[in-house]
Amino acid sequence: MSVAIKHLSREAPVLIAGPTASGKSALAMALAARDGRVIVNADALQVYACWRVLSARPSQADEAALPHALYGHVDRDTAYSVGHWLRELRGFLTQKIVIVGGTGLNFTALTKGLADIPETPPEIRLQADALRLRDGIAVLLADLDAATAARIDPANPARVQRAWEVLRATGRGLADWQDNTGPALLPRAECEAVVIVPEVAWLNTRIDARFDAMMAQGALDEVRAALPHWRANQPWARAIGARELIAHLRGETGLDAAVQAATLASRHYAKRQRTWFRSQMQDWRCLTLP
RNA sequence: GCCCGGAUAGCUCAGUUGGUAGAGCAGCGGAUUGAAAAUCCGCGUGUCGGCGGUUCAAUUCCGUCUCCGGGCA
Repeated sequence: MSVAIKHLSREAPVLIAGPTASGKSALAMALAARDGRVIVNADALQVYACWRVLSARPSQADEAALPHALYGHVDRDTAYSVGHWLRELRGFLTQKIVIVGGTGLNFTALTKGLADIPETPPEIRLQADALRLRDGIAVLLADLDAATAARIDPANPARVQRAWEVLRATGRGLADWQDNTGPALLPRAECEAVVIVPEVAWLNTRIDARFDAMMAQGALDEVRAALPHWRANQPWARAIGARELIAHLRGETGLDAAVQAATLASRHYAKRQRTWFRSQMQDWRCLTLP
């Protein structure tokens, strides 16, 4: 791993992507220590204050040792998305930074651009939820402009609903917004970008070991603290392991079954990450592990 | 030792009134422009436990052996 950072610029921003449990944070720490960089989070779940253990956020000791940003700074009930992340990130681009995380969408938005769509009001979301639950996504799909309808996956409720919300909130189709996407905040050419590509069996072993470590560090207590606020469809509640451990705390499953379900979900997630990285980050440097 | 039930995909099983088989899960591949740790799409050749018999044809019927359950001794 230390060999890998030798070839990286000491000045330019560095991006580190990799699947869950691949050792991204350690690599970022090494680089930050070498160059005096701020470590900036690019992970969608590590922003939530309620999940330090469960989201594998850097420990308090790590955060004390080196400057970290955009970790654990979002409250459970605060709306947060790629757009918020990009706007927050902008403020750090004048410093020496290493941006690290597993959320492919964040990196793509950063290096390839993101349409400048205004936030959709919560009531539009509620309206869409109600409509979708009552009449199904076909009704939302039927409302869309032709260009957007032709572009999105009609079988994907999340995508259809998003498109519907954008049209409803802005009066413009999602396709139109996307066609007018501005320049990227940090194009690939202006940074060093590394994607960690671990051997699958090796990663699976690490995923299992890491969840055991999380349990030893009090993951169950963290989830227990979230139990009174639990709403399964909230973004913070999608942390892998949360749903599974909640089910155990409610007496619906045994602990072993919950742990197995959580590690399986992590492997599924890692697979999706691999697919994203393969297709969207072809011009990144690959770091093959072990 | 005897009796009964099982043996089919990595796992759990369905099925074939005889014409070489299919679900769920796992796994693999893909999509991805503000919920992304989300959401969605696609992919099933496997000595149908071994060996013999009957048959034009056996994974299916018959015999036998092996293994795994359960029961009786």
